[in-house]
Amino acid sequence: MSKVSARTYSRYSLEAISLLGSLIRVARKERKMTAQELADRAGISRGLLQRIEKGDPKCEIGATFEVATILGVKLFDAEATTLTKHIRQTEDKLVLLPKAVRKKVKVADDDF
Amino acid sequence: MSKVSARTYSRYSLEAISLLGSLIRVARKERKMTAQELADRAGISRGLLQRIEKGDPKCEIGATFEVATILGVKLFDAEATTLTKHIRQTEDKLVLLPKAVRKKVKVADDDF
DNA sequence: TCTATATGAGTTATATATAAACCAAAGGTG
DNA sequence: CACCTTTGGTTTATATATAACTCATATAGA
Repeated sequence: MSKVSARTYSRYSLEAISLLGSLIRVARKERKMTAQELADRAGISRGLLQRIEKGDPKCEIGATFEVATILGVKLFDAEATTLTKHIRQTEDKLVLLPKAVRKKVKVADDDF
Repeated sequence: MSKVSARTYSRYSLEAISLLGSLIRVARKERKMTAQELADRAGISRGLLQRIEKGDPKCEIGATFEVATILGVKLFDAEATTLTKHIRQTEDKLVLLPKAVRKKVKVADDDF
C-alpha cells in the first residue's frame, strides 16, 4: 500500500538506461519490426519491451541485453568476437588482485 | 513447483552481462571497497551485488548500472558528459522514423 | 599461526516485475 | 476517406527478484 523506500538512481544511470532504450527503439524502427515481433523473438511480452524502450530501470538486464543483441545494438564498445577475449583478460586481471578487501581503519571515506 | 518455461538468453547477451559483472568486480577491488560498502552506497543488498558481479541476467538493469556508475565503469562507449547529447541525437533520429511500423505481407520471415 | 573480517552460499518473507488480457487512440495504407 | 494495424495505457494474477538473515569458509593482517 505505501512504498517504504523506493530505490534511487543517479542521473547518469537513468540516462544510460534511457539511451539504451532509445537505441533499441531506433534500431527496431530501422529494421521495420513491430514491437510484437521483437518481443516474440526475445521471448518477452510487448509490455516489457515498451518499458525497456522507455528506459524503465526496473527491468531484467537479461531481457534488455537480449533485445539489444537481437537488433545488433552494441553493448559497451566491444565487438561480439572480442567479447569473450575481453572477459578472459578481465578475469586474469582479477587473479592479480586480492580476493578479499580489508579495511584497516575506519577512515571517514567520502560520504556525501 | 515446476518451471513452466524459463527465459532463454543468447550467448552474447550472457557474455555481455558477465563481462559487465567482471568489470564491476575488478573496479571494486581496485578501489579497495568491500562488497558491503558498495552495496550500501548503491542502496542494494550484498546478495544482489554478488549476483550482479556474477553476471546473473535476472537483475534490475537499474541496480546494475547504478553500481557501475558508482565505480566509474563506463557503459557503452559514451562519456558521461556526452551521454545527454547522445540521447538528444538519438531522439532526433527517432523523429525521422515512422512512429508505427507496418508489415505489408506476411512473408515467411526468417524463422529458423 | 592466530584472529577478525570479507566472501560465498543458502533460506524465507515480502515486494514487485512480468505476462496476458483489455481498451482507446494514433498512424499507415489502400 | 475508411479500414486495419500498431502502439500506449490500463488492469489483474502469478512468478520471482529482492532484502535480511544465517552459516561456513577463505583470507588478510598482526
